[in-house]
Amino acid sequence: MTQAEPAPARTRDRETTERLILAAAREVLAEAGFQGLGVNAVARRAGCDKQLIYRYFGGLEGLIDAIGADLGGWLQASLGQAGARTVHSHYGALVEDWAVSLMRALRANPLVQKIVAWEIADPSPQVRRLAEARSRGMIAWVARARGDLLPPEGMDAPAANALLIGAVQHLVLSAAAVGQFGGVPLASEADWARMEASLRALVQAVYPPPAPGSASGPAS
Amino acid sequence: MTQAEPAPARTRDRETTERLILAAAREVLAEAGFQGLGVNAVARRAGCDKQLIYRYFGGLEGLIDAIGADLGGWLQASLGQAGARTVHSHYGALVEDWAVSLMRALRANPLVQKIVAWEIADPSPQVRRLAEARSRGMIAWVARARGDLLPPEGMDAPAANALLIGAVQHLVLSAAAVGQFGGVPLASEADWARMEASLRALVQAVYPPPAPGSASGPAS
DNA sequence: TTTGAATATCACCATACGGTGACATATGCA
DNA sequence: TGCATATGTCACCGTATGGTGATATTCAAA
Repeated sequence: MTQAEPAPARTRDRETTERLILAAAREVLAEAGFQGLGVNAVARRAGCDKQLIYRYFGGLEGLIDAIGADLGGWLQASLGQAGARTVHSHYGALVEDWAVSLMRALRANPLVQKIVAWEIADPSPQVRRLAEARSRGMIAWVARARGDLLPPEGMDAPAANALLIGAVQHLVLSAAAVGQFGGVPLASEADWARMEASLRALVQAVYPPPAPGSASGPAS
Repeated sequence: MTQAEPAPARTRDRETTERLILAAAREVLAEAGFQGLGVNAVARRAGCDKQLIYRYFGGLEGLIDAIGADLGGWLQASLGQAGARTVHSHYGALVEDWAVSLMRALRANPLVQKIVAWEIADPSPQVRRLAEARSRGMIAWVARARGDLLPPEGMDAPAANALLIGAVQHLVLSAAAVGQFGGVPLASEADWARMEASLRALVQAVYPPPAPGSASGPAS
């Protein structure tokens, strides 16, 4: 075995290598969390030299930015099907479907879980950029999905929605970390069904269906 | 200047030194987050040798445990005044005051913010212990503050409360990290007043006051 | 074919970390 | 007073990290 050849001399294709590094970074982030996200770890995982990370991405910062660039796409993809599919009778119904969809999507995506956790745990400048990108994407999606549905009069919908989103995110994050929250188990599918029911009830209580003949319907 | 004296020879008082180290650990955690919480950093801040951390606390693990030991006390102190002070007419009123109190208390305590963030961001065994201690303290407090008030029939109160607590925690954490959440600014006192109002409305919607003559009052 | 740039790898540096053994010094007891 | 022990300090090790300069290899154009 003449494996003493100094190096197999990789694919020699910059684009491919860049994609490899990006994929490795996502994997490291999803598995080891941002604690373990470093130049060395990513390079090890990608099977290439860390020097390439500096050359192609300008170090960790650029790499993180590159990860963030894909995030908007994920939001559109995983939430898009929830809002636009069905027509909702009133604003509350939209929020309800939307909150549940967000919970499911977030639950299914460990990478985004880690990023959301990162945002609130380590407010470094780079993370701030990630957070802003995600926030903008979310707001845009909401505006688009809302269509011509209007929230009930005299109601602070942005604030209420912020509370709802926060609840969903925190529960999913806590579940991923410790498998429960506030004494409520969050592991089995049944546990989550319970939470979904409670979430739906919560949204319905906040945004009660308009009385028949009321003016809260779709704005023509 | 004969500052060549090898060492000022510290106070030579173990108890004091231990308290010094603990205080330093809390400060480091509150300021630098758990990323910067290490033996070296704490020793530097405490102005003593890191060896003492190993001798007196058994390393970082023991130090973290020691920090956690105080947490129960904080919960009692900062939440106790909210529940026991006034008598609530029904379960929802209790939850309402309680949620607002939790929001204020958490907002005023960066250390606990960091710990909560830690719990969901880095599920290491040590952090798990912290989380469990906090969770137990919270549950105990709730049970004690509830007294003889019962949640409405046919309602999954634990799940609903988990959602409410999650919302509060996530909002405060996000505010501390990036000063906003979901496009809603969370910096000025007015911003928080707005969120408190929305939170109160949310709780009231979930736990509506019982109709007069109903059976949901205090259980005699 | 020769030459030059792009690609990939290696070796190395300074730094910081967690951890440990050996040493100095004050305190308190006999 | 003398001595054991608790307390505090220092020096050092192995390892990992972020970061950089120099070197090999491939490819493509001249």
